[in-house]
Amino acid sequence: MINKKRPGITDIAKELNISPTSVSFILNGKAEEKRITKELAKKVLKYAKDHGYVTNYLAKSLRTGKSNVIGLIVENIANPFFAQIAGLIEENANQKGYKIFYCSSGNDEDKTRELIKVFRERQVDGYIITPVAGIEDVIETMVNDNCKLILFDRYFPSIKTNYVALDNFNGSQQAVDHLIEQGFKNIAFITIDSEQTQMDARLKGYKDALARHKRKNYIKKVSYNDPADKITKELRTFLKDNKEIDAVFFGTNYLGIDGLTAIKSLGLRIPEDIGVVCFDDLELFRLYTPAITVVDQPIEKMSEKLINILLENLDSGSENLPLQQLLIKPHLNIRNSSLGLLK
Amino acid sequence: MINKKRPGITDIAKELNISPTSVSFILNGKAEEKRITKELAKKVLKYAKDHGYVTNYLAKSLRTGKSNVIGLIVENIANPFFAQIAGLIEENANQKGYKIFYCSSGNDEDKTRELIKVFRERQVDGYIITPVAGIEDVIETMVNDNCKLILFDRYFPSIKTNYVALDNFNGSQQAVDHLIEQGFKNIAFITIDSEQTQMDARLKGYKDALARHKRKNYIKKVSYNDPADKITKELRTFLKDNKEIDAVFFGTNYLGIDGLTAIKSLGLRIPEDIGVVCFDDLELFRLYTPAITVVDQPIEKMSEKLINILLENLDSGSENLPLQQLLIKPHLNIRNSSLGLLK
DNA sequence: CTGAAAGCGCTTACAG
DNA sequence: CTGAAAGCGCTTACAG
Repeated sequence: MINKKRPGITDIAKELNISPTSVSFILNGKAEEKRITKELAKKVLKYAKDHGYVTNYLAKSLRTGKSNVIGLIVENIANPFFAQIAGLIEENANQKGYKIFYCSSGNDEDKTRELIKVFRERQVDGYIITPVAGIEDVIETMVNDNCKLILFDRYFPSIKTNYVALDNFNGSQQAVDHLIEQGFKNIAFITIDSEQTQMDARLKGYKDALARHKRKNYIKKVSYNDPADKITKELRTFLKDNKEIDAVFFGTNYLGIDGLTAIKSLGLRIPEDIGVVCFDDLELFRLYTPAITVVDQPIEKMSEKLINILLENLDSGSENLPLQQLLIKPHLNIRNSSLGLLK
Repeated sequence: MINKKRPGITDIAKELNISPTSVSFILNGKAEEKRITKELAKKVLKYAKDHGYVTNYLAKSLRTGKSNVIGLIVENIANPFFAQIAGLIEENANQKGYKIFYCSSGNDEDKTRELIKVFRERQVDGYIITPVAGIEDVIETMVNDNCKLILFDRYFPSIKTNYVALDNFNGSQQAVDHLIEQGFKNIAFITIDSEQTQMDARLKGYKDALARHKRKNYIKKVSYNDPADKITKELRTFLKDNKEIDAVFFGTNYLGIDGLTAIKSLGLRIPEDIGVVCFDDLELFRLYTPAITVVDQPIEKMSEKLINILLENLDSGSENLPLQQLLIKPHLNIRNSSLGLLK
């Protein structure tokens, strides 16, 4: 087959000796509304199909000012937590006629700035963003420019935006209270070296719970960007240097993986030698021996809220809707890894 | 701050009393090449920055016919295998000035058709596609329309496209040979009900290896779209009904997860009661007790080949490069789950 | 019921 | 060294 160029609306119009107006109306399903004769409509539709017409959305969006695309930035799409959220959001958005373009920030400030710039350049209609520390100015600018925007997983208390996040403080409290109830005495918290609100709230929840029970803090921070084996090694050392620790609470699911590797390599038994609770669920935690207790995020609920709030704002046009700032309560999913000495 | 509209190139030109031509040249870094005075360039750059100018890529792409976007369709971005590939491809593409828009086909024909249509409508420059069965016609059309395209993970033998895939036949052979070497007698293969080349090659590799060793086939097919607990149940039943099976080879990583759940719930010990090998690695398999032997795909190499071949084709313009059809050799990563009776 | 024409925001060949 | 103008492929207010 010779490589002929696909026709555009004007090509079809010329070929069929009618106006582009009619072609456009017909192709957009407005034939009836515009009272175009059935035969004409049929002829155009057939021609378009036979010649492989595909809408040029670049041109369409440029003209209409609407791209029907939502930009979604998560921390890391390879993390099952974010992957699931993204999947649910996409499903929901597709039903409403929106496409989702997603990408990962890698918790990197420059990359996030770049991604937001790309989205703005491509004229996406709305944004769902897991923000990284340091980009307050960008978000602020977007708000001032009246971008349709909702933050997710974390937020900037100083900026007036919509957001949906977990009540992380409460999650940590539930985890620590449970460990103490089970008789664990010296509970460590493993987190990353980061100022993000969600990690900060988890840390505060831990500290506050320990303070209530008058227990000593054991806090270990590792660097987000370090490779897994380096983090594992650091956690090994941390546990060896603090033999009195009898339970560990991991601040994120990937820290949990590195931590389990460390615990395994030290030959410690869970929960006999050391109790374990982790933030965010994973297949791995469910199937691990023993199964790992987790602070679970209600993923369906969160993604539903996220997309619905954004869509409402998209529908509202230039009118400004009241802000929606939601903190969702987590659920402690108790498994064997945290059943303690009292048992 | 009042919500003033962001300026376009013509706005800047008008405001500064110069021509859009000059503004365009300056903003695109061609000031020097076009010998525009330094002062003018500086003035324009400053104005653009102060007023938050952002390129409208819709307009730019429409005019230049180039979007600098690559569309990537994988089976499921939540599967760590695809997530890792996507991440590596993205990194590589970004360095060359391309953005990646990715999405999941969910192994669904209609969804894949829709996604390809969206990509074509948005005028992406190139495509990396994990095809699902049944879309031969779409791929064929794309080839005829001279789309820059590379298939991944699976391919259509009848269509002349570039592709990078694993030598799945060889992977199955390695797995089965290893199990037999370890003394396992009755080896089952768990796969999905699908005509895709990769699953077909895995099945053929399994059958061929068993035939060589004159062993009986135990093949169980489950449905890709069934929920995990249904698949788990089916596998449970399959194993209960075929007590002579002493080793299982899972055709994909998610089947491995469901299978381990089934095995655990039956109280079978690995590898004493049943040996296990799985296609594709996971954190879970590394950390599971016992660690699970896997047929590993060389992810870095595959993603590098994929993006490089596509970029070469993108650079070649309308010239047609020779096809590249690569089958990459997998690596058997032996862990404890398959150390057999001879031990 | 149908069409001519302007315009979305860019780029670029051409002219001076 | 700088600018006027056409055109990428669409949509839509307006006219008939």
